Amino acid sequence: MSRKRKDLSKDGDTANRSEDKQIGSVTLTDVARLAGVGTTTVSRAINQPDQVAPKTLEKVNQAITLTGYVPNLIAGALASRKSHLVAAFIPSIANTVYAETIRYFSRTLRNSGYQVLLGETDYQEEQEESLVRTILSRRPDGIFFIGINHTQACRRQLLVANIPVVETWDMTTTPLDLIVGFSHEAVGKTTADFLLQKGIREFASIWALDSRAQLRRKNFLETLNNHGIDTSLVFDVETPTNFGQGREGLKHLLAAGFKGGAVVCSSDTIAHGVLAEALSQGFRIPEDLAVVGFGDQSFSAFTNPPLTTVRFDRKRIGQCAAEVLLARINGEKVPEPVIDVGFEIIERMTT
Amino acid sequence: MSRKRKDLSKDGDTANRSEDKQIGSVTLTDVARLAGVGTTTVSRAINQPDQVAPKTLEKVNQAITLTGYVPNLIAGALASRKSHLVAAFIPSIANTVYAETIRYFSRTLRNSGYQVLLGETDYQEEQEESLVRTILSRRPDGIFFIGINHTQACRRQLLVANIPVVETWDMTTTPLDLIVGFSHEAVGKTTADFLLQKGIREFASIWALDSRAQLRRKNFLETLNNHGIDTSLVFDVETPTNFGQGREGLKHLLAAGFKGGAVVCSSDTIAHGVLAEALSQGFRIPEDLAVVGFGDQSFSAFTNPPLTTVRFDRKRIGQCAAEVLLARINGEKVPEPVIDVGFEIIERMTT
DNA sequence: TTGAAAGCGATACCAA
DNA sequence: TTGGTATCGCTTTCAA
Repeated sequence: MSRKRKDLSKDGDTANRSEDKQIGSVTLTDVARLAGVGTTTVSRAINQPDQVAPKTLEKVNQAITLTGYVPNLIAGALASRKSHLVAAFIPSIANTVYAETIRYFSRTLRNSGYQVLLGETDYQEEQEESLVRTILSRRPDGIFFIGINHTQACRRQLLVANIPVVETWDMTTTPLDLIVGFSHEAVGKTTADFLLQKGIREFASIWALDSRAQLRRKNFLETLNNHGIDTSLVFDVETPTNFGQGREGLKHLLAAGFKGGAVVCSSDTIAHGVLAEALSQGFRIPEDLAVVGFGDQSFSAFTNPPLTTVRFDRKRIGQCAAEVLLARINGEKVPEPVIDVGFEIIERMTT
Repeated sequence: MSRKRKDLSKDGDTANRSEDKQIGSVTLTDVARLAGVGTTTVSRAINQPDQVAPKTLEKVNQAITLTGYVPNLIAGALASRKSHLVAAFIPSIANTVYAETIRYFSRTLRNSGYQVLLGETDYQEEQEESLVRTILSRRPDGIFFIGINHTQACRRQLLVANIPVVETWDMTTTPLDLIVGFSHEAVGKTTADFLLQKGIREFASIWALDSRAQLRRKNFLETLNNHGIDTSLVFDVETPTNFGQGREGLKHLLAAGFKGGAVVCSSDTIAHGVLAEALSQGFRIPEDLAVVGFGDQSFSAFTNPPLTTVRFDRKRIGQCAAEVLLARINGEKVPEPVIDVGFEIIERMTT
């Protein structure tokens, strides 16, 4: 009796129809009354139209358009215990390498009636933990991560919550639940092997301070070491990486005694900077200097001189992640809880 | 009597304490019972702790940690008619120019207990309209847009919904509600004036096919026309823009007869590509060729040769947008519903 | 195929 | 300062 809105509508039912179209003012009950059916039927007409008689369906749909009814998913979520919300945690929205994964992840989920709540972790596990805590209050039906590193508390929370989780962009033998990605250790080693096989013996490299890049770095340098190659020419940069870091990086490496050979970068963005600086210093590419990036970013599609880079399927990661997550959410059997999408080393030179 | 969960808890209250910690299994009522207080008090202890006696507060907090209670914001939202959710629509998450705005927008809102639901419009008004329709079911407390162009149906929906709206990155005399941005017409004109004043008389330009870029283009070319300058050397590119488009663009323009002067680009990304191509073709910059970008992106912070670009405060747009939106949501008076953050033309040359 | 009624888990009002 | 109770708007169960 106390809520104003209801007081109004109980005063008399006349005023309700014409002007009072403010969002939320029209409820399922209003539609049901207007259509002359029960609320259950309206709910069905919206969610399982095939279970409603055609004539009834039409009456309901008329009432819906007439009233401008917009369903309240909050109430629906509370009643059904399904929020139709999935939380996605990414290191940074400023870093375009993640964009395509997120886009395809969102798109696939949207097609199944889910929406994505994005959380930015700034590459910090503590921030991730705090975000997870906050987001659990929204009762997401599933959770998506870029990366596999989480705080102990975060892991515990997730386990306790018993929500489907998919980790991506990496590989591990101990996933929280589902995982879709590839091995960064393998990338590091394979990159080194690839260049060694080309006969290159002089190396320098530029690495961002994020955990996956560091994993590649470690395995890259180790592989070189195993071949007795000097690995002292290394330059560290902040994340997210930018064009300028590449130019600056090469300058530093040259000043430190690097004469040519190969420069391996932890991102294509850096590699483009290196490329630009190398050009303006008169290097012949790739004869004097081979430049290696990572990510096969769209903006590298037009690269002359050639850029060697590591390609993996960002779209597929997003889409696969969504698909397995949906399966788990729907209680279906997940055929492959661990999906390694792999990677390849390619040379870009599209002119 | 029918719901399984309740059946269990009514069988006997013993089992509830130890293992049954799955998310959502512990409710406010459980906490209240354990603490020996009413549900109202627990709710207060969480939301307005200062209105609860210290001793009571302690009891409640103990009960919360003991049970591992995680509040259910869905239920809270339904009861309080506040979702604490804000919808944000951006053209593309792959385009880093928007990232900083979104980041600061989200951050500011998060500090006030709001979360952001991101929607990607792909630069298409129809998609935006459909997203808006979907998202209104979640009853967001506010809506954020990049841009001011919406379909008629979308505008109507928004007006009817009567939700606070903030549009950004642009300026108009007829905003939906709040607006924080700057005039792209002014950018176009000012850029032309700036270059003319430097004595440049030969121009070429590269433009992305997005509405704001087109607005700048129109005013840029008009201004040149007014000075009797040839404006035929124009190259169009898809959005989101990339490095390669700049290189390709300059090649085309040179092939079309461009000899030097100034190349104006609708983004810094394109401008970097132009810069790279110009360098490799032996242009002296800026003597032979001035390159003008837009956005003052972080990755242009290290640019030698210099890049002229248009700077505006992306962070401030995000933060201001959040602040005015919050004010409106809280029913406070909004001092300035229209905020023009302005812009400036700068030369980047940080080495 | 349809509908009545009992929740879902919080908040808000009012009274104590 | 505290608590009882009536909602919030929908889905689910069960019976008709």
